[in-house]
Amino acid sequence: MNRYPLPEPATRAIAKLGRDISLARRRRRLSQASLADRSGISVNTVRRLEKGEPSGSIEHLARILHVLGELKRLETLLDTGTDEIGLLMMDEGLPQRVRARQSKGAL
Amino acid sequence: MNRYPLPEPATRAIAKLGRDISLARRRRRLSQASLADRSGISVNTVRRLEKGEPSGSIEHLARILHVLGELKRLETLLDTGTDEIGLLMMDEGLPQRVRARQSKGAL
DNA sequence: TCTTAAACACTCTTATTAGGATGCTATTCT
DNA sequence: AGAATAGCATCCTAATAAGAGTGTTTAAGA
Repeated sequence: MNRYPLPEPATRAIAKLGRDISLARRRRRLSQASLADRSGISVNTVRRLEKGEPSGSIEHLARILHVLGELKRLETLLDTGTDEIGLLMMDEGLPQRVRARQSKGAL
Repeated sequence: MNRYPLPEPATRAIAKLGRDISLARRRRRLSQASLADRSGISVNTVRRLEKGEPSGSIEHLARILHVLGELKRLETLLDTGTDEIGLLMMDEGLPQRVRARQSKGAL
């Protein structure tokens, strides 16, 4: 299905995220079962996420973060952030569609 | 499958993330097809992510962020961050397993 | 203005994942 | 020290998502 294997840095990033979820959970004194239950997902899924398996869905991640009270972090994951106005202005000129440079092999 | 419907704030967070991915892509003058190709996933998947469908996988998100050069943001998503030392110390005492309070209905 | 193709909306099929066991290990807490 | 149970590993199956294809709309750019 996937043309490329998952790049190593991506693998590491996901693994780190998993460890941090585990940490955050334990800091709050929640068991995996409890977190799963509150998030409305199965224990297996929580475990796989904490273990760093890349297959988990964004929905499940969001559910967990919601329970942990850290949903904002997901929401602002790619938020270019602070300089709202400047960015808004900058983005007004952004194309809705991006055309390839008309050179032959443009990707 | 899911006991609870996806909480509204989670839905919004995912939608916001999708919009931000779209923005980041267009800022880099990449088409959906191009981003998909470079990420090793299908255009449909990119589209569904940008659209804010919660079903996408973390792996695909990571692949995209990798291509966009924003993987660090995923890696530090739940990173409690700056105060490394203090946190390390705090975490040394953390239990590996969390026992329920022995009152009957503990979740 | 007019052409090209980017983005969108579907549908269908196959591949993949989530969930539900079960058994095992080892950590907590009494 | 010993009992209770959290967390881990693995297997199986039903549920779900990813990919591929097709047609349509509409913005970009010549």
